Amino acid sequence: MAQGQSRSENTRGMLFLTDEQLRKGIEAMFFAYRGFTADPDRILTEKSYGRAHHRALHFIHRSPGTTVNKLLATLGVTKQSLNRVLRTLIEDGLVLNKIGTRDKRQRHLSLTEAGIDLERALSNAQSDRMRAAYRQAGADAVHGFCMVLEAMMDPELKEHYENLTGGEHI
Amino acid sequence: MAQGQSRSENTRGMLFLTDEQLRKGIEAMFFAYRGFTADPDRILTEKSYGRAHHRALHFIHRSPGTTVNKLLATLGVTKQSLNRVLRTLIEDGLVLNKIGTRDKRQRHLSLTEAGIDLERALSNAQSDRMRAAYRQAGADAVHGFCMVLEAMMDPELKEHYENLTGGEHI
DNA sequence: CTTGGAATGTCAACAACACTGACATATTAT
DNA sequence: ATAATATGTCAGTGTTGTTGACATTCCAAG
Repeated sequence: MAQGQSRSENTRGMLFLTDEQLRKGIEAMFFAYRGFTADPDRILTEKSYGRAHHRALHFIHRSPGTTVNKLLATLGVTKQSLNRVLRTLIEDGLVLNKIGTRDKRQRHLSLTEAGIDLERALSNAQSDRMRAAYRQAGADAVHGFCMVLEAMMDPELKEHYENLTGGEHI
Repeated sequence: MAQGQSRSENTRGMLFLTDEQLRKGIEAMFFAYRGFTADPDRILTEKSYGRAHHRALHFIHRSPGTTVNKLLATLGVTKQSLNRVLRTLIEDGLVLNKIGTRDKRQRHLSLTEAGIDLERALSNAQSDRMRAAYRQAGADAVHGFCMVLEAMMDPELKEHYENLTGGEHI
């Protein structure tokens, strides 16, 4: 509202962005993230779990056999915080905790059948909305969407993101 | 795992999405949102505020003179939750709380000079990253980014989002 | 073999931020 | 007068994050 700066093009084709455009992007992230988590949240509430449980299930499913330390680094929380969540998931029979063979200090995490089922239910709920958004926006938009998101990550987090596809584990 | 294509269309131009692509999008949202909030979070921690304070400042700045009820609807939290945040912001002299003239039940919220300063500091930190991401990804990507985010919002939230641009207040 | 350090688990305390429920107070609308 | 609205507040609870401290187990280096 303050100043009257002009719009986003330039003679050399460089990208100019007004405060308003940036602000709009910030708000889009805020509102979209609410939608992004809304569907899984509903399922989680039914089962008395929270988003932290979802995240743990997601990344364990993504990298079965991963260790606690790796999961910690991916999630970016303290071991105490993760441990609380992990303990309930193990007690409830959704996650397996196997002592490593090579290094017996490490615990290798994986999902049980029940864990896979819940993860899939959460994943499907979230994917359905994502798929609908992708279809509505179109293929080119999807590509741009991912480009911007990747560029927005902290470099260290981006590595985690990239390492997941070629998800090495033990 | 590692397939080369990032998107695909069939003969009718319909968008096909693999589980892997959707999963990647979900993870991109997760990691990007962490980056999205990282910079303002640092400033907030210094001042002993949290993300909730940032959101309140942001939307009050966006719609000065807005009422508590409107802010409640935008933020999607309970009045008790908002009130706790708002009280500290008012006590700290960042937010003004003016009784309405037309309807004396309503409280119209606006930022003080100090509030504007902090909001700008937070906004700048967040915008800097957003701008860098936009520039890195390119103009087309930015458009796609916003399209997908908008399509991901709950319809009711999307209205809030859209109403902000034509910033109606009072 | 002893020792240092890494990986893990656990306890306690605390804070931010969300929730529900109940209740009070003005003010407006009917 | 009464009902509904807008707001504020108190009390309690839950999830998820944080520090700090400490124990255990185990690998590796001396």
